[in-house]
Amino acid sequence: MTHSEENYLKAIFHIGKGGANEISTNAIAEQMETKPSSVTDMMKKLSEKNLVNYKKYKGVSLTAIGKSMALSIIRKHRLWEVFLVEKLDFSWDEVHDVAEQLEHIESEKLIDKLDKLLDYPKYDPHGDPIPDKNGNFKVMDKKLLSELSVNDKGICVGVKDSSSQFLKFLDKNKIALGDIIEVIDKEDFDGSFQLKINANSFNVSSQIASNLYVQITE
Amino acid sequence: MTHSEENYLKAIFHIGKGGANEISTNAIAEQMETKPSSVTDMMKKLSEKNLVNYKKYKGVSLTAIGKSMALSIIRKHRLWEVFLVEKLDFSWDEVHDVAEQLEHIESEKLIDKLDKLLDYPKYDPHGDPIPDKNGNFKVMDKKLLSELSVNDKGICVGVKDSSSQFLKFLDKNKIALGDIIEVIDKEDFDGSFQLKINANSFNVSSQIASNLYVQITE
DNA sequence: ATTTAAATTTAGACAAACCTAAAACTTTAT
DNA sequence: ATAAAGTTTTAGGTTTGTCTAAATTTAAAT
Ligand SMILES: [Mn+2]
Ligand SMILES: [Mn+2]
Ligand SMILES: [Mn+2]
Ligand SMILES: [Mn+2]
Repeated sequence: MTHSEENYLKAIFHIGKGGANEISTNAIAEQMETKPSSVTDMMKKLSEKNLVNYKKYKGVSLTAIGKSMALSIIRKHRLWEVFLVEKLDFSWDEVHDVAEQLEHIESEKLIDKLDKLLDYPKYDPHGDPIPDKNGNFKVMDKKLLSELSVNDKGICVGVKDSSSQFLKFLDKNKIALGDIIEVIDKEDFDGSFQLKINANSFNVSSQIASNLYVQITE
Repeated sequence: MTHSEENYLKAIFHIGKGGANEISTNAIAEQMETKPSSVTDMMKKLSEKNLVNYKKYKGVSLTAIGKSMALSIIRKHRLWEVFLVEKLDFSWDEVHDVAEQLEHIESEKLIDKLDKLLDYPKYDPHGDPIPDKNGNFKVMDKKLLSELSVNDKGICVGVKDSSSQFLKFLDKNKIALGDIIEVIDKEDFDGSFQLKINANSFNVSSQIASNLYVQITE
């Protein structure tokens, strides 16, 4: 498996949200920042290797093997992100690009040992679940903050947008995973939220609210 | 810089033992397990980038920039080897292949943080020196065990051959870096050595003796 | 000093991963 | 139902890094 092949599998998995949906050529091209014609070439190759189901003009989906490979790469990506944050003191907005490289290192032993060193983490620094060796992970029952109603209370457990910009914004405003968030009020006019985060009052725009995941506690 | 370009620079550095020697095309081809014609192609490219001095039929040498890049890759390789042994409990015969991959990860910050995590090690698990950020390292004053005379005494500080076979042989015979070695006798007939290693008597062939580095203590 | 052998370079080809432009297919709108 | 628009594929190229086979240069041997 080449790096490129791995990246395509990962892209298909992410676009399809792990399901068996049919993914369009254009969607993959966009995600990969490449051209549709390049995607077609690659789909033929991955199909030849039985990693995707591909029928001309009909889109692609991952085969069981393709899916398990995608999950293995995602596992590596997220474990490395944890490593960078926990062991090397990277901040959560700096880890993604390095993990994009590290995820392609081939060594079963390496990743097992890393998993152990990190004490078998279940989530990465952005709240995304880390598949185990067999590709299994439990999806957390979480909602976007924007879906909550007034008086709902929950724990901040993840980010939808994990761009450096957004993460730095959260840092600046001292919002972090694990924080307790209560919806005090919703502003109909602009969709902004009045919150209490760890006992401090806060107002966030609807854009922010629709990129934060919370687990409702009551 | 591509992985391949990095590997060529490293190969030239290793063949030339860090000096400014003129390296032959064939030597590089052998080291890289590739064909001389491929080497020629690459030398043209590296020359174009001012990383090597290349004149047709006259061999190549690293430029100052090429050398500092080679050293940076070697630094990464060896730091990763230390990490694998110290933090992930790899044994010294398992680290090289993984380090060959990890050495190409591009992130200045990553390698600085790794260096810190490992507490700025000076030597890798095989006794090879780790260049600092500026490419500086002190060469240990060491000799091959085979060069010692009867009654010479020293500390085992490195291996010349760091193949898995040799390292496993040393493990099996409980010979490790840091051991104190004394030459009790040399056998003229087959060049074998009668040793005392950590108070235990030992006989090793000349092949073994010419692949172990020791630092003479008296 | 030639001839022979070895080392090195050139010429031409190939696979991987990408591209642009044009053709073919599907979907949407009239 | 047909035309227009959008999507996807094909055709033909490019770059990187490799290869084989042939030509060239250098080194060794007679
Ligand atoms: Mn990431
Ligand atoms: Mn992540
Ligand atoms: Mn090594
Ligand atoms: Mn080493």
